[in-house]
Amino acid sequence: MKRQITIKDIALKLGLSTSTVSRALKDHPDISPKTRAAVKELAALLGYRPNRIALNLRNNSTSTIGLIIPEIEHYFFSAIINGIEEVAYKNDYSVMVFQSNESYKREVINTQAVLTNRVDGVLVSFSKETNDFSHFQKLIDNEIPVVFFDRVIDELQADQVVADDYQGAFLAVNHLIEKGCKRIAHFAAPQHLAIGKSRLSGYHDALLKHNIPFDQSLVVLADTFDSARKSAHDILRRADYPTGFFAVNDMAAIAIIKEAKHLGLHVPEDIKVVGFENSKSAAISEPELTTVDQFGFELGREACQLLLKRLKNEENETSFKPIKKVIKTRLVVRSST
Amino acid sequence: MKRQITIKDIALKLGLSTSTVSRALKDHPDISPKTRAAVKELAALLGYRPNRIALNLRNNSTSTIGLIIPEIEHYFFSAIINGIEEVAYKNDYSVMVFQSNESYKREVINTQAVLTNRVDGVLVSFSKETNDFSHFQKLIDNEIPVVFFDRVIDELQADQVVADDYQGAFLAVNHLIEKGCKRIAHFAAPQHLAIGKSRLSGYHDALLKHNIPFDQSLVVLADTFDSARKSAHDILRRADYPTGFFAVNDMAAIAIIKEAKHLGLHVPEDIKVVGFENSKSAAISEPELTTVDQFGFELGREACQLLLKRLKNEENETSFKPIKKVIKTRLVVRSST
DNA sequence: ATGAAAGCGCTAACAC
DNA sequence: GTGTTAGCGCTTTCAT
Repeated sequence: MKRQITIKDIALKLGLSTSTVSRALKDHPDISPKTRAAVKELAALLGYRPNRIALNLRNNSTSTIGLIIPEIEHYFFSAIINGIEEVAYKNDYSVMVFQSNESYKREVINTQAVLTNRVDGVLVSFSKETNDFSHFQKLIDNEIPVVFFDRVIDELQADQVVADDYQGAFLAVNHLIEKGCKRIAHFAAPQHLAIGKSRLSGYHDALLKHNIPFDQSLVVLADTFDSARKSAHDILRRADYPTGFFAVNDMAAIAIIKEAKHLGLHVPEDIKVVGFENSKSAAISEPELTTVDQFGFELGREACQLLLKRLKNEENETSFKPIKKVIKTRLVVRSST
Repeated sequence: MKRQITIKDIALKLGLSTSTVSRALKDHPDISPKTRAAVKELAALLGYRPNRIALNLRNNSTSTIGLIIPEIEHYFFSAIINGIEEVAYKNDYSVMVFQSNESYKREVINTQAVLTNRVDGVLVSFSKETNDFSHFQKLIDNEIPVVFFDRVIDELQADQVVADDYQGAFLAVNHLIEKGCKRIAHFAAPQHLAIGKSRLSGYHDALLKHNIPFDQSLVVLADTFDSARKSAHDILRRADYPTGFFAVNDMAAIAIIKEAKHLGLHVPEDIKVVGFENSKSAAISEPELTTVDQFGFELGREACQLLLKRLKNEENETSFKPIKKVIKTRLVVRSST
């Protein structure tokens, strides 16, 4: 990089001290209008831009937030990033992205990286593999504001932003029942994730409400396209295969539809399927997928706003009370049900 | 953030000078094994971590690269980010993400933001709106290494990494012809983008090779789902509608398929469609989409590697020769053709 | 209204 | 083998 113009350069050329230049640049009242104008003019002429790094060092703050996320290459997460970046941008914060790639080991390294980079705060959605949360606790112990989103855990004393998974699942299953399904399968996420638990619980309660017995054999762990396709294959070849399917995400739902068609079944005539996410793929699938909109963009915005609020109040923080923000979900009915 | 342990704390507790501590920490040969051990032990005990900001200021470098990208929420770009982050991570660089949201104005602000953040280098894929490239020229004038990827322009003296758009388009259209299509439409990207030009040109030359006359009325500007769906509607209602379609990206291709089905046409019997990207949606669409794989992940890796190479050679840079790297594409044949 | 000096955390040239 | 000092760019007390 070319040598950048500093405050010193301006001071030298104008025969002033650096402090005067510094003050002039930020409209300090003490500075005479004349010098102020001169300084500003020369600064503009030379293309001066304050050295953020020097400021960072002085202020012990970087105006940067760290984002630790499983994988970008997933519509829901990229929508979230979008929301985060939007809010960060408006508040003159920059975002550093660290992917865990669903690996616990990498996630631990990511938490070190955000510490090293001295970000002001961190947004986290942890990996599926993560069972031990001490690396996050270390962030919290360092008094770095952390907001967890989507993948959260109550054990940590930290803010959370989540979709209303329970409500979404309830809506989805209720819809399947109203469409006439008597036997409904659930393709679930791992149960150590809150989303796994909440969605299962919504499924469970919707059945209950309609006096449909809960059948454990209809709950399978399958939250990826491949695993869902395999499970769908198995379950659809049972003599008494279920006619309703509620999948924990859109990719799993689409896999079910694909496999059903592959086996000569028709959707929604023979089986009905609901997903969760409202990804672009949901609108593309054939038939188009009924799904629960998680509002990833809003979720990202809320998470970032919450974090920025914490950053602003950091000084006068007395007793910390974690905030849990729940984003309502919405059922998007399409032709798969 | 809690007050972090500094080198000074360690020096004080050990009755040493900060320089000794600094040297001990980085295994300087001058330091006696005893003090070295003592320093390291205490550092570990106190959880010392070097303050990157101070280092940044000293070295005038941040080990951070800036990424300016149209929108994350697009499979191709998120795949690219994935590749970029992978390489950056391995080389101890962090990535700051700035989205232009396809807005020229925002992109200009993004270039200022990367300057302000004193990133070591920048990776850019510019917005569709961008016609004036002086904001990028400013980066180059500041001697900040810039690598353009995917959306590139030859006028700027900078490295480029692109997919082999011409080859991909040629393969796609050649394939349609071999499958028996005589009249082939092209849904194109704006012609001020290199990808727009190259893909049109590959389309053109493939026709030529098979002695099919180029018909301007079969080339329409439509590179989004909505615009493509609209254009498909119009073109498919002509009496002499084309039987082959080559779209500049998968979403446009999928829109064509959707609209064809909507109009009662069958794919691939009545019309055949090829996309460009090999997104997840391509595998989901019904019928599954034949498309050109752009290898976004590899493209991102290559772009980042090229940038890092520039960063490493920065000192002994004499005459700058832009490098243009072309990533081969591959036709993925599925059931839409 | 302006300048001198100290300090943010770290390193390295220069003592001794 | 270890300490002293200066400096990266900026701000901010404390002089004057």
